[in-house]
Amino acid sequence: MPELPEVEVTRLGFASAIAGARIVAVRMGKPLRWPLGCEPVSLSGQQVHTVRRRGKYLLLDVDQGILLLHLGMSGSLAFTADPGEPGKHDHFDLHTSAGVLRLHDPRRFGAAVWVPGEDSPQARKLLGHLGVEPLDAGFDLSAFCTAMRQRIAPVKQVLLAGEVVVGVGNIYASEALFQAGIRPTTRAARLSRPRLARLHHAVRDVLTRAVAKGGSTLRDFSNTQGESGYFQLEAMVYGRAGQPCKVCDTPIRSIRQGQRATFFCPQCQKA
DNA sequence: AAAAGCCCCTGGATGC
DNA sequence: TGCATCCAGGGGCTTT
Repeated sequence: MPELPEVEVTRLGFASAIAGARIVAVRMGKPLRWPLGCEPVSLSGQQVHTVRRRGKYLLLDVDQGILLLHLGMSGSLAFTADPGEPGKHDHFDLHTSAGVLRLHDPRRFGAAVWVPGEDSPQARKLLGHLGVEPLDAGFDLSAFCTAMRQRIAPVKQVLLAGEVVVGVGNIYASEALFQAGIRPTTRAARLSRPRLARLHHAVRDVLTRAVAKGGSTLRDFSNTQGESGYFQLEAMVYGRAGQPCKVCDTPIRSIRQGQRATFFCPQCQKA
């Protein structure tokens, strides 16, 4: 479910509330994607300082190291004073003096991993290859063009890979390419600078608007208060196969790229 | 170095 | 309230 906007909405929902709280206990459910990487009890007593985001990872700075959280495909976090008994898909609880942060993740592609520091091998394995943050000032057009020109793969898959720019998942890749008027199958290296400039702007614009709408809730995404996002209502192409393009009425097409669905308008995105 | 496939896992929708 | 099949917002790993 969660792409950059959903992860950022999640972060905003509990970052200030948990800052300064002390970890009281950790409860683990069924195994997630990776082991925690430390004894759960060793986290107890540590203070949570800040909650940052890198791509689709959340980074909780604690006294000793960093707790990385990832929502995978089906994860969501809730932060509440009294969460009640954990359900069958609640696989990680961080009990703190300010409330309980609970990871709900039916498919268990998500993760909670402790790493000793940002430069540790454990952290580098997960974060080291990530591209630039699209909402940061460091998302520079020239650097974006240089990186895209190195890639012969279809532009949609280059966006998804997260090595040039992070945070763009399956929904927002299709949406950004529609906004930029670029066919998802076009090889990244073949895009002219003006078209890359349109894409650069579209990525930032789509993600920013999605954060403002609380993200997209296609199935089960909810923020830390359990509320849905609304950006899916504004989707121009994602999930709209066969329906008329909102701009030109041409039926939206669906194709598969790297075992993921891609949506585009054959009229508005000619090349 | 980069690209393409595979796989992790559960549940909902659809078809028979 | 039976299957079997396909699909789903991610991404690391292995193989080309």
